[in-house]
Amino acid sequence: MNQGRPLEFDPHLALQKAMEVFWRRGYEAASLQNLLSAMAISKSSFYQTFGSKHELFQRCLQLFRERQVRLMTAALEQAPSGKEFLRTMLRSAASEVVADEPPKGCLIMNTATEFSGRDAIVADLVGKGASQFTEVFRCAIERAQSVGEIDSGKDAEVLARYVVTTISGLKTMAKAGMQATAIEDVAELALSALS
Amino acid sequence: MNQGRPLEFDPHLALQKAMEVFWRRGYEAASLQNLLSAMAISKSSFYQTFGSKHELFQRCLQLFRERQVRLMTAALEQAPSGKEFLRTMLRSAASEVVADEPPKGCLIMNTATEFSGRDAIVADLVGKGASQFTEVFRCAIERAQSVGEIDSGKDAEVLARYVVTTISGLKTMAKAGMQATAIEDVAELALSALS
DNA sequence: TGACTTAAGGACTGATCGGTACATAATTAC
DNA sequence: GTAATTATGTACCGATCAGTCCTTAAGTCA
Repeated sequence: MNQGRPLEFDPHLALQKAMEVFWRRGYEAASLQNLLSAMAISKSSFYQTFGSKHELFQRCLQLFRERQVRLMTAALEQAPSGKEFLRTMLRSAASEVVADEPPKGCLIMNTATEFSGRDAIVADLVGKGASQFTEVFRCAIERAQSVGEIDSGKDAEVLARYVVTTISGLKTMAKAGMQATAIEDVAELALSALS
Repeated sequence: MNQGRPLEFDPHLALQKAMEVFWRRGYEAASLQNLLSAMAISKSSFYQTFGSKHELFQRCLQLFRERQVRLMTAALEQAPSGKEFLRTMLRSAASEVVADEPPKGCLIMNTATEFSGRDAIVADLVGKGASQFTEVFRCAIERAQSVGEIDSGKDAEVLARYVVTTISGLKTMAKAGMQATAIEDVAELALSALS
């Protein structure tokens, strides 16, 4: 068996770089030139390895979702309590405002906003992402319920959807120019609906 | 004084049509062709009247904001109570899901998501929109506070920002595929943080 | 060495992007 | 009528879009 000329780049690293471009610019505004520059590969390598801009985008959405779920799951495990984890997550939009400029938000929710119903494949990936995020928050809520931080009488699934909704809203508000302190106030108020 | 050849179209109607295109597709994905078709005018008329795609977009953002503030203010005036108005607004994302497909969301917040920091002029218009929406909700909350529907001890400004945030989040979730019933559950839960 | 396989370089594609130039049409003022 | 003014139609612009094709380079295997 022949192996041919070896790849001169790391496909996974290139994928990460592409994800960042989509994350920052969205799908439409991310030109192939933008992507190639960030990925530091040639056009031929790009099409050979990733097929098309749309296929690359799908892979970026999946990568983002996996990465995010992994990070959140790890954070939940290490958190002092379920509620503290939720507080940290709700405050994340505020951190984003003070950290890098401008805030990038969540790639999944950005994508939901950019092309809601215009692309069935993307809509499916977005829906999958949203439900997996909800799942992590449901775990956190159940953990908080088990120690009495949150009323066990409340439906954990509804609470989880509420958390996803609020975080998504806060990230949008961060992009709309809301100050970090205001975001923290709203996050704290949102938390009060959980207990 | 000479008046020259009269316009063969209604500039305000054309602007409304353009706004709908931007609302549905976003800025980048709205091509000049899309806009011209919807506005039912020629390219020459377009550039003569509106200057450029970007200027048109700015006018659409302003039109949307004015329209939205007008509609919300009227709805608040006619609402049985401040809190009932807030409930209706929070449920609007659910109505959007069952009504037209796919949901369009809020043009201002869609724009915040699409190009947060990449355009200073647009960022300014987005911020102006967000604060005017907040203002309307603050009025509703103060009205609710004055009749005891909402604890007067709470900061109306923070509550108003919370409402804007939650509605924005719900509209995003609607685009991400959340069911109408789930949206209503979350909206009701969100309301509980106000009392 | 040379056959084979795969990757990268670079020229090229048709389509579309937003925008312009200019001729023509429709109106008012005189 | 004619001049002046403004709107529309149409051809055109360079730039860029995503994507293809074909050559060349860099490896393995015999």
